[in-house]
Amino acid sequence: MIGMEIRRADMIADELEELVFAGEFGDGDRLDEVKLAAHFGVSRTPLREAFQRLVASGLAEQIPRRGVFVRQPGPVELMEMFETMAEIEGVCGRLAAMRMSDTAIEVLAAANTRCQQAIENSDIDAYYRENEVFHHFIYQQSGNSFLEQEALRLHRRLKPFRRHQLKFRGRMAQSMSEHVAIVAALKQGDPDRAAEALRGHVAIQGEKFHMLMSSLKTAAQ
Amino acid sequence: MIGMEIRRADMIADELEELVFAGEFGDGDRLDEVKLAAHFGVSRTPLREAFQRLVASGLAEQIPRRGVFVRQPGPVELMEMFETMAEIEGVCGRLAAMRMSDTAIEVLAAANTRCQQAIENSDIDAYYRENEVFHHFIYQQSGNSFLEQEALRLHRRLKPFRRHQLKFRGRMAQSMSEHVAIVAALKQGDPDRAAEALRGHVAIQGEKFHMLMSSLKTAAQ
DNA sequence: ACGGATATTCTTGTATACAAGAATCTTGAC
DNA sequence: GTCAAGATTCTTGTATACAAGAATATCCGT
Repeated sequence: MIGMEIRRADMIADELEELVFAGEFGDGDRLDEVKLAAHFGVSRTPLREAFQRLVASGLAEQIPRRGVFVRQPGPVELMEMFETMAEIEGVCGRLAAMRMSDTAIEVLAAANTRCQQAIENSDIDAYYRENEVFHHFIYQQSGNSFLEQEALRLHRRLKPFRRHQLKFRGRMAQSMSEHVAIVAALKQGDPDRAAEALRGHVAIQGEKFHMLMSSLKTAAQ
Repeated sequence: MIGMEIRRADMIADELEELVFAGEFGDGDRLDEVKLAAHFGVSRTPLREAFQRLVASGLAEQIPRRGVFVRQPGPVELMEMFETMAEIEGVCGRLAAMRMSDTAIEVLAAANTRCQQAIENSDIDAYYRENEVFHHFIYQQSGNSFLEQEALRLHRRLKPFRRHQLKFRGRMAQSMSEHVAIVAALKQGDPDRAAEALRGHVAIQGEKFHMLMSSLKTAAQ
């Protein structure tokens, strides 16, 4: 690797992203340049460069001459993001079904087995880790690294919420059976079934909740 | 609208984006801070903030202590982007098929008619304009504004290449018949057919070329 | 003349200084 | 006591100054 991130601006951007993800800032909170500069022990300059990164990735909004304000997704946007993630995973699955090699399928099955073992050991952290490996591997096997990057970006963005949500419902077992169906569809090279399985796996609550929200939103306009 | 973009950094970022899109910079070209500062008549500070935006949107790459270098997509990445666009449009179509109202279908059909008229008048610019309206409207009718934004982002990114490519092949007529099929599928509320039609419409060359490239790439590793 | 160590210059990254718009506070009229 | 106009303070946006790593040129030994 070249130039291993000596820039303080980048480190600060990473840290700010983490803080926003972790919910340390509420929606609409202003990111105070001087306070944060003091907090990080730097001048305003690198902070302002870091802000641009947050703004560009949609984590904050910049209003000229006013400042930058964090933007936490509300329930509607969150659901839209989950639906988009589900659709993108479905796409990855569709493409992967057409492109995965037999050995790649083996690798995926192995990741799934480790996932299963984590559940049997009640090792939640391991489950999350292996589940992530499973999904990232499917993105990669779409054979489209641009799509892969987009999927990773959204996956990362949703990470905090996914964790929160899965913990609530004890649906790890169901999740595993869905994984099995996904692997089977990929093994058979059935694009539509793989897409459907992945979409359903990620969508979770699915259409009803969305349509409810969506109708509320349009009614409110 | 609030604070109508007084920031020079933002104007510069926009202008730099345009320049990169227009191909004024080649792949790997370094964005010289002092030269560009002189060119825009500002100091390095706003330029550096603008750079962050380019880097965040993937138009440039920053190497610490070296500078920022523009990244033009090569043929492989370009094809990956087109494939991703095709898949995302397919997703938009799938969702729109389930969610569009009858009046929305009318609006879409009207846009399509204007598209057709533009062709009959051999008005290329009007065709591009109306074609864009047509596609943007489908994104919107996905009922998922997060997805809509993502689609718009990618559509915008591909704009220069699409224009270039469509001009070459005189396939406007074929494109129109595809539009008709898309509208028909949406009218019938058939998600799979709508998705398929849109995917095919955008994909253009499709799988063979991709697989060729993809195999070349993996072989080269 | 060639190669490598050193010196010089150039460029980036950060800090500070300054300008101007926004927000807040003060004051005065009613 | 309330409201508005003006004054004051605060914050952002930009310019400049300075520090340090990278690139380039110079010089020396062989």
